[in-house]
Formats: sequence, C-alpha cells, structure tokens
Amino acid sequence: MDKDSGVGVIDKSVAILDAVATSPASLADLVDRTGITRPTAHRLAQALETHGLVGRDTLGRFTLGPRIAAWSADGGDPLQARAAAVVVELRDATGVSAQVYRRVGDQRLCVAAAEPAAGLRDTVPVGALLTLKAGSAAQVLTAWLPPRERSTALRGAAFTASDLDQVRARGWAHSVGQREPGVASVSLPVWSDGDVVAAVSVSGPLERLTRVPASIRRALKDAAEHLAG
Amino acid sequence: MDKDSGVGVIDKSVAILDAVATSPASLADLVDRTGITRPTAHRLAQALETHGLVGRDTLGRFTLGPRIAAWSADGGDPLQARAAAVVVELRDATGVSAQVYRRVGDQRLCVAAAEPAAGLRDTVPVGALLTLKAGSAAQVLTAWLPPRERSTALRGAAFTASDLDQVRARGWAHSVGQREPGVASVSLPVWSDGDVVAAVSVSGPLERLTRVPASIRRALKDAAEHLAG
DNA sequence: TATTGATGTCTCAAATAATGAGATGTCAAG
DNA sequence: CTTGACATCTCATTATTTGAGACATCAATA
Repeated sequence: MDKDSGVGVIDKSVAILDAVATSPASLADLVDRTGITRPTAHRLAQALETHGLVGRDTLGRFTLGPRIAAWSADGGDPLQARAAAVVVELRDATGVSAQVYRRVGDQRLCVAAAEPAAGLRDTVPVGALLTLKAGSAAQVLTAWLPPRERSTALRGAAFTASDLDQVRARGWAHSVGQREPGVASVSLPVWSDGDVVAAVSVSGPLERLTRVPASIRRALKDAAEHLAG
Repeated sequence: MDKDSGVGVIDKSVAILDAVATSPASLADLVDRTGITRPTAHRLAQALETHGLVGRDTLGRFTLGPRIAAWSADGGDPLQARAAAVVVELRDATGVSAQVYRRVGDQRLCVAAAEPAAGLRDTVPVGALLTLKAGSAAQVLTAWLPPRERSTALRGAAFTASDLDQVRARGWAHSVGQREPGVASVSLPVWSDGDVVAAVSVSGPLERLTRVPASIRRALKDAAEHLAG
C-alpha cells in the first residue's frame, strides 16, 4: 500500500497512476479507487494527462499514458524484462499464481504477476506496493540484509529472526495466512552479484500450498535462475 | 518541452522524472537539469523515491524507479514493444538517427530512439515531449487529423496546409532546419485501424538529408510496416 | 593540518498553491 | 420529458509547498 511521502500532491498523483495502471478508469472509478474527491481527482488526472503520464481510451476512460512506457523502454532493466515471461512459465508449471517482487524502501513492489485463468487464486496487481512485514516474499527480501538493516526490518514483522535463520539455511520461505487470510505462499531469492535483488513467489489457497512439494520448489528454483540471467 | 499543467508539484515532479530518465543524476544534476531549487528538488525526489518512481544507484544518484517499469510491463503496448528494435534496424540501415513519435495532447512524445555511435548526429531523448509545430514528424502526425483539429494544429506551425496536402499525397514528410538549425529529417506515418498512431523518423545533419534518397524512404517504409504489426 | 567549496539534508516562517463545495453542462435511462 | 449520474469548471477558503538559510559531510587544495 502507498505511504505518505510528505508531499500530498505526489501521494494523490501516484494513487491515480496506480488506479489506472490496474485497468482503465472513468472519473467515477478513479474517485472510488483512490478516495480522492472528484474535482481534485479530475484536476490531477488532467495535469498528469498534460504530461503524458495518463492517457484516455476510446471510451474516455483514464489509462496509463505512453510516457511511462517510453521512459521505461529506454535503458531497460534486464530483470524486469525477463520477469513477465518467467511468471507465466511458473504459473503454468505450478497451477497457482506467480509473482516477482523487489524491495523499494521498506516495502516490496510487484514487478510481474501471472495468475491461473480460473478457480480460487491470489491476485496481486503489477505495480502494487506491499508490506515487507508479512509474507514469504518479505522474508526472502529481508533474510539476507546486513544485520542492522535486518533488525530494523523485523520490527513489527509477522516473522522472527529465527524464521529468517531458517530461510537462509534452506534457501526459501513459506508463509501461511501472513499477508492475507487463507493464502499461503512460497518464495525464493533471486541473486545477482552476491545480493538478493528480487524474490520470486507462488501464492494461492492454503489448501494448495500448506505443504511445499519438491515440484513447486524445483519450479521456483528454475524461475529464480532464469531471472538471474 | 514540458508544459504547465496547472498543478505545480506535478510539473516539477515530471521534470525530475524526465531528468533521471535521461541518465542518473546527483542532486546537483537535478537542480541543473530542472531549474528547481535545491531543497525543493530534494524533497520532491525523496517523495517520488518513497513511491518507487525514483530510485538511487550505488553512487547515490537518482535514477528512474522500478515502479515505472512495473506499471508499463503490465498490459504492454505492442507498438512501444516493437519500437526499440525497429529504430535500431532503421539507424543501421540509414546511418543516421532514428526515432518513433506519438501524439500526446498538442505535443509529440519520443517513444524510441537510436543514434549512430560516432559522428555528427541528432539526439532526441526517449520520453521527451517535443513540439507539434515544427519538424517532419509533426507534419506526419498532423496531416491526417480531422480538418478542424488539423486547422487548430496549424496555428503557429512552421508548415502550412499546403505542405500537409503534399505530405498526404506522397505519404511522407521532409523538413530542413525546422525544429533545430542544421538538422533535416524525414518521417512516415504508422497506420493502425485507419488511423495514424505514430510517426517513424530519421534525422541528422542536413548535408546527409537535404535530398531524400529512395533507399532512406524504403527503409522508413519497412520500419513503418514493422511498427504497424 | 587547516581551510574552502561543493554537496546533501533538514527546518520553518512566509508565500503560494491546492482543495473541494457547489454550480453547470451533457447524456443515457426510465 | 424528467431524473440521476457523470464530467468539468470556478473560486473562497484552507492547507500545503516553497526556498533561504543552517547544518553536516567530504574531497580538494594550499
């Protein structure tokens, strides 16, 4: 979830971008999804549109603007470029939702996601910022931090230093109902130059993921290797 | 160039994003590139960092943040996806700089660019917003507008309705020193579903492009077809 | 070793911008 | 024809943002 950055207009603008990144939104949808009052949402969306960060579709709904894609297309991030394909393969291999997360400040950003077409499934929108205090991906992104940073990150977390010792020992994390009731997840680290640069995860109903079969761990390991490049 | 949207914080924030999208920037670089005062640039950059729109590299310089790439990776735009490869092929085929532009409001956005490694060359940063009043790409993006919109767009333009008649007749535009002294360019439209959705361009020193050889026109035509999909 | 200048970060009084209630216009549904 | 929902706009009021200046850090120079 988005934090208060101390600059109100930026907080609101990012909420709008996040709302339209999820799917095209009418002004009424924007108001619903962001909680911003209608004239303010309208004014800020138009300002973002002026700069190309927001566009309009043929129905007049607000969409992500072309400038966002242009900026990120230039000097692209190799991990981001690989992530989209990797989560699709991982979802197909495991039958549950797959995601890739990276650390952003004291939160985690969903950089890619793929979910099964039908059935009970966990949905995480791409571009969403989630907590680093709960969930298996949070454990993986925290476990290999330098000790002092790890200490800070553990404050208020749903997992303990002992949990992280186990994550480092076996190389993966597992959580049940930590981020969301009824959802279990498994995550592995993605290594690059001796650092954990991302976490690759599967998540779904706890019935599917209470135990962590070797086949899922193998699929995650393959995915992590593909992401590392 | 960026316009005044009526929301000052958004105008400044986009200037910061544009500055870091070009290349990593220290705070001093940000102040130089944006003209924003140092404490303000610092405060806004940190706020953008909180939301993942700006990051920091290992030298502490501000960079484009991972959330931008994540947002645009989801539900990607096929033209944007093809543009990066197409401009590289076009540059190699012609020996001059190549770009793809799309219309954003009453400006044009550079969505992809490739330039020769050496020699005199025209540089357009990806993500830059340029005028629709001058240059061959502006002519191409204007020529096929509905008559009333075209009329409005021609106001204050460096080209005339007659110029646009010629563009439509022959299917390409050529300009010499319109956007920048000493630079000539040639552009073709990219069609999709009966609309001009982009312009594909080459640009360089006017010595190279005063006349428009058939080989350059052919390379542009191929590029436009590749972009159309 | 001390000085200087550049850089990054932070504070808070002053200045300015942003906000949102309400008005207005448009349009689809009943 | 009426009604309600939606998009857009205005401007008095409210709140936020600004940026000069202070402070800390660090590299370069004498």
